Amino acid sequence: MGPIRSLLSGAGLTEQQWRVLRVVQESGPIDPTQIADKACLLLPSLTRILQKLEEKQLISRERDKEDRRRQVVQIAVAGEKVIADNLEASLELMEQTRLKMGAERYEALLDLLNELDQIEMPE
Amino acid sequence: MGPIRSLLSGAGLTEQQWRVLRVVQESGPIDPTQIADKACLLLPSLTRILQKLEEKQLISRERDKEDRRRQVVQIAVAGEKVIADNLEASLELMEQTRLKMGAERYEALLDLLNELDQIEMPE
DNA sequence: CACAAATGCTACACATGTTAAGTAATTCAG
DNA sequence: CTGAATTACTTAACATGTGTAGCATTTGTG
Repeated sequence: MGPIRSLLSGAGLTEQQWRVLRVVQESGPIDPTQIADKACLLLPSLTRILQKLEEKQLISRERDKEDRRRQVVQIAVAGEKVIADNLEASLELMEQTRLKMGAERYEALLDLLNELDQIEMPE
Repeated sequence: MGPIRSLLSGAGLTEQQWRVLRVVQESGPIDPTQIADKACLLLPSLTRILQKLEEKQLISRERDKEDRRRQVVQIAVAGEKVIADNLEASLELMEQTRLKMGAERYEALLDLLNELDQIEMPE
């Protein structure tokens, strides 16, 4: 992730802010609990990240009208722009890593990491 | 590392404090720069960790007499005891993970992670 | 020897993981 | 319907990673 962090720091974003922003953009209106699940974050961390993203006006939040404990998070115009400006370069960096390692070994690494994750956390 | 964190939290230590303590114990008198290298930590992080370990009296520090910019870090008696009390259980947990994954896949994972590390950081 | 550059650490600021509490809103049992 | 769980988040506290500065000590060079 090092190179990607460098890329994003130019946009004033951190790695996790970027991940959350992408999740929100890809999924459309979504609540924090689901974001945390998709981005593999705990709610306390997500709370702070959403606050930062809202300050930067990259996302908008409002209460759910059906269940006022919930929020609905949406990407804002500025957020769409940030993604448009960085997504391509970000994917390119990942692809480069994949090629440098060799596609097969890259996939094997991902598989083994998933397996490790399963083992450590049976539930 | 989850299970190991649980084990160590019982001893009032964090994962990195434990790693640093083990490096100091294994290497004998050593300076912070070498510790950071062996434990894969940056010096600012290590500075704080050494401060905590010194507060807990698990290590001792003194200036190097030849080069007063340097320090010499040594494990203290209480530190030896902490290691004696936890090393076996810690190694056991790692071995269990290795067996659960299968020794071959476990080694393969370590190899691939090293390879990834080499690629991302040519220097 | 004097001074600039390098070295070894430390101090700070900011972001996050993690655990434990706390709050508001909803659900459910009696 | 009312009080006890539960749910969805937020806050707080502590430890660490990371980048940037700063300080003291050494080294290298003229």
